[in-house]
Amino acid sequence: MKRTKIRAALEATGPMDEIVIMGWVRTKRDSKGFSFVELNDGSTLLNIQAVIDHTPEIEAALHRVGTGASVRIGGALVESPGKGQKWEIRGRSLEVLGEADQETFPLQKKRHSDEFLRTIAHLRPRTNKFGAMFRIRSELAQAVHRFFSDKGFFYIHTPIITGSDCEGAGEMFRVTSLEPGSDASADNDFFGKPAQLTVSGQLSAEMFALSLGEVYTFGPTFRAENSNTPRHVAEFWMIEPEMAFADLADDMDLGEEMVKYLITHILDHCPNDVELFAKWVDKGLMPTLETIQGETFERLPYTEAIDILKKAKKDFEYPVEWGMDLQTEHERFLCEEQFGKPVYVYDYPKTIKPFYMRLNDDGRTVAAMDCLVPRIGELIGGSQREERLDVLLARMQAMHLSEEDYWWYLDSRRFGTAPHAGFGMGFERMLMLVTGVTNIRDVMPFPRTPNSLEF
RNA sequence: UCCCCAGUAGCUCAAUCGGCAGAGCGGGUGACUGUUAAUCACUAGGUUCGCGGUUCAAGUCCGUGCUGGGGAGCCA
Repeated sequence: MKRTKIRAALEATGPMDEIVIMGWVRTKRDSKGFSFVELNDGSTLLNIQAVIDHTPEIEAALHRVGTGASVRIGGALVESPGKGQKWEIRGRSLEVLGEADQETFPLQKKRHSDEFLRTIAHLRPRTNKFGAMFRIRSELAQAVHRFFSDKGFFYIHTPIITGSDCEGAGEMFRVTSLEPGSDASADNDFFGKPAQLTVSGQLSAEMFALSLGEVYTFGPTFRAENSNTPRHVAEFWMIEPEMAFADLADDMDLGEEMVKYLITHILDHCPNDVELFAKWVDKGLMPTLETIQGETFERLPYTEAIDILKKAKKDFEYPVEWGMDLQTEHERFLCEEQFGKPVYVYDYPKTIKPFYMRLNDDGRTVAAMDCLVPRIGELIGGSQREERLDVLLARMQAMHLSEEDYWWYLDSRRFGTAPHAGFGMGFERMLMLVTGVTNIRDVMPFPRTPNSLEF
C-alpha cells in the first residue's frame, strides 16, 4: 500500500515510471476510449489529474466512480500535454476503495454556501476551502509552539477541569459525574466540591511563570455564555503566555512580535491555501496582512482613546465617557478609521477590569491592554499582574472575592513575588485574521454553539 | 438574551396585485480520441420549514413555533 502523496507527486523533478496515488475523486470527465479523473488526497489544495485508457475492467471500475469516491490509481507520472498542470498520471490500474452514491453524496463540484457546509461539518474538509482552512489551522498551531520554543518559553499544560471560578469571567460549564436526578449536592460529587471547565489557564500559568520564568499555555477553554455571534463559540482555543520580570510594555512587545511572526509564517508555509482565501473570501486579505506585518502597532492610553472618540465626528450609539468599557463600534472606529492598523489600548479604568491586573500609580487605572485589529476586534487581552500582596488583597476585598479560595494564588505573592505580565490570544480569531473568514464557526472543525452539538 | 432578515427540487435561487410551482447547477441515460467547475442531447426530481387563521383561492396575507443568517450585549 505504498502511495505517493499528491503534494509530493506534483513537486516531482522528473517523470516516474511507477507511482501509486490514493485519494478522493473531485471530478471525472469521460471521453470515447478514456477518462480524466481528478484526485485530491488532502496533502495539498491542488488535485492531480489521471488519464486512464478504457479496458473492460477499467470501464467497469469507472462506472462505480463519481465525485467523492476514494480510489487507488497506479501508473506513471508523466509531463502533461494539456494546459493547467505540469504533471499528470498516465493510469494503468484503477481500484475503487470506497464508492460514493451520487444520488445522496451532498458535495457537488460547484461551490456551496458556508451555511450549508456547516450542516455537513463532517464532510466539509473535503472541499477546497475547508481543506485549505484546516491545513492553515494546523500550520498556525505549529507556528505558535515554534515561536515560543525559539524564545525559550516553556509549554505548560494547565488543567481543563478547575475547582474555582478563576476570573469570575463568564459563565462556566459544570463538570459532574452524578447521574441526573440524584442528590446534586457537590459534597457527593467526584471532587467533593463544585467543578467546572476552565475559562482560562492564566492563574495556573502565573504560578509557572513565577518558577520557570517564561511560559505559555495553548489549549481549549470553555464559556457557557449564551452568545450568538460570528465571533463566539462555547469551546475555543486560547494562547496564554506569562512572563516573569516583565511589565506592560514587554507584554505589548511580545504580542506584536507574535502576531507578526504568525502571519509571516503562514504566508511562507501555506502560500496556495492563503491565496485561495485572498481570491475567493477576502479580496483585501493580502493588503491587510501586509499592513499588520509592516506597521508598528499604535499604543494608545485609554484616556487618550476616550478623547479621540469624543472628538470624532461620528454618531456613536453608545455615548463616550471616561470609565466605560469600549463598545464594538468604538473599537472598530479606532483601529479601522482612526489608525488603519492594529491598536493597543492600555491603562483601563480599574472598575471595568479583573482583580489581578496591576494598579497604576494614579490609583484609578490598571496596567491592562487590549489589542484591537481591523474586522476582528479584540485579538489579544492582557495585563501586568498585581504582584504586591497588600494591593491585591485590597482589590479582592473590594470585589468581594474570598481570600480562602485563592490561597495558593496568593502564596505566589507571599513568597518571592515578582513583577510579571501576560496575555490571552484567541487562536480562532488569529485564524480569522489570517484567512479573512468572518465566521468563527468556519475556522473550527466542529464548532460548539448554543443549541448545536450535532457532531 | 434583545433587534432585524430569511426559509420554495440534492445545492443556489426565481415565481409581478393573492390566481396552473420554474430555472441554473447537481443526479440518471446516451454521444464525443486531451478534458480543466468539459461540451451536446434526452430525462427523473416538490408535504413551498411545522401548526393555526383569513379567503372562492395562500409559496405569497395574519398569528405562533422551529431552524439559519446579520447586528447588539457578554467576551477571546
